[in-house]
Formats: sequence, structure tokens, C-alpha cells
Amino acid sequence: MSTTWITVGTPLPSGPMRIAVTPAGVVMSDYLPDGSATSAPVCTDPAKIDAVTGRITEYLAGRRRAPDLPIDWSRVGDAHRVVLRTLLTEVPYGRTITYGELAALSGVFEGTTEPGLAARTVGQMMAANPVPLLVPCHRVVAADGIGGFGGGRVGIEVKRWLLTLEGVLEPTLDWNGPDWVEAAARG
DNA sequence: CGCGCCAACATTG
DNA sequence: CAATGTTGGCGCG
Repeated sequence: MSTTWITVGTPLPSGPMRIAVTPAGVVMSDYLPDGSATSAPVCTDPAKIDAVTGRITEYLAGRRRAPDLPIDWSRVGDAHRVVLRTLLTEVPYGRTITYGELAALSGVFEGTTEPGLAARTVGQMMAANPVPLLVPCHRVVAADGIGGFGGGRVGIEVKRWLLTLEGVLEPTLDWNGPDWVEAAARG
């Protein structure tokens, strides 16, 4: 399966994203600021580049509720896929769900009695989410707080940024959101 | 009430 | 095999 990479500029605190695409769709996306050292081939298909950069840009500008890009699930395991798809279909824009609730909703952990264990496993699945942003893993929060996020220290900032974009969190003073916020502030 | 500590043992790479 | 994006309960000040 040929995989090629597309780099998309974003207003996220982590900087640009790297998106890996195959003929079937997006297989992997990354918030990594310095994806420069990858030996993977760069995507040269103009149609894919336009689709990926366009939709992600529109979503991050608040003009689109979801990126709506095709996802290639072939590299994702069964349980993992079920949980990610449950999140994708059951948790809409602007809503959040806790790790434990998502675990229960997905039905993957029905035999598990310990609530904390299922929740923890979901957290692991989110951390291992191959397609962050496309699958809104940032909408999954802890029962008593915002929860964690991959990608090191900037990761949690990215999560807060996305939740602020979706109106879940109040904008902070250092909020450097997309252009539309000044239009919203005017009106 | 807020904070720190502890155990439980699934899924992933 | 080790590490994890949790959870709920407990004790303390």
C-alpha cells in the first residue's frame, strides 16, 4: 500500500500537521511540529492535496463541523476501530464524552467490571489514535477534568485549542484562534 | 472541599 | 513485556 505524506499548515499551538494518505483514504495524521526528518514520500496528487488541506483548513477555521475525509481503517485493530468509530458517530461537534462513557457506549468492554480499567484502555486507544482530528479524540475528556492528550506538553494545549474552537471551553487570553473570532467578537 | 496515593489488569506496539 | 490521555475511594488539613 503506497503511503504518501501531505503537510498542512494550521493555527494549532503545535504548528503544521502531517497527514499520510493511501488510495483508500487517510491512514495517519500527526501534530508533530517537526515532521521534517521523514524519509516517507511526499504526496504529489493535486486532488488529494486540495481535499486534505482544504477540508482541514475549513474545519480549523470553524466553517466546517468535521473534516469529512475518507479514513483507511486497514491498519487499525478490531476493538480499537469500534471505539474510534463509536466516537466518530456518537459524539457530535461541540459535545464531549468521558473515557468511561465512551467505553460503555462502544460496547467493547461489556465483560469488564472495573470502570476504571475500561476507561484507561480507551485512553490508551485515544493515545494510539492513528488519525487525530479526523476522529475527534479531543472530545474525550476525564470524568473530573479535561484529561490528557498525546504529543507531549503541547498536546494538551492542542486539545484545549480544539475544544475552544468547538465552543466547549471559554477562550483564554492567549487564544490565537482563526480569523472568524474577530468577526464573532464584532457581532 | 482540594490534594495526593493506591490498586485494577485491557489493549497496543 | 512494559507503558498508558482513568477511575473511585481513602485519609488529611
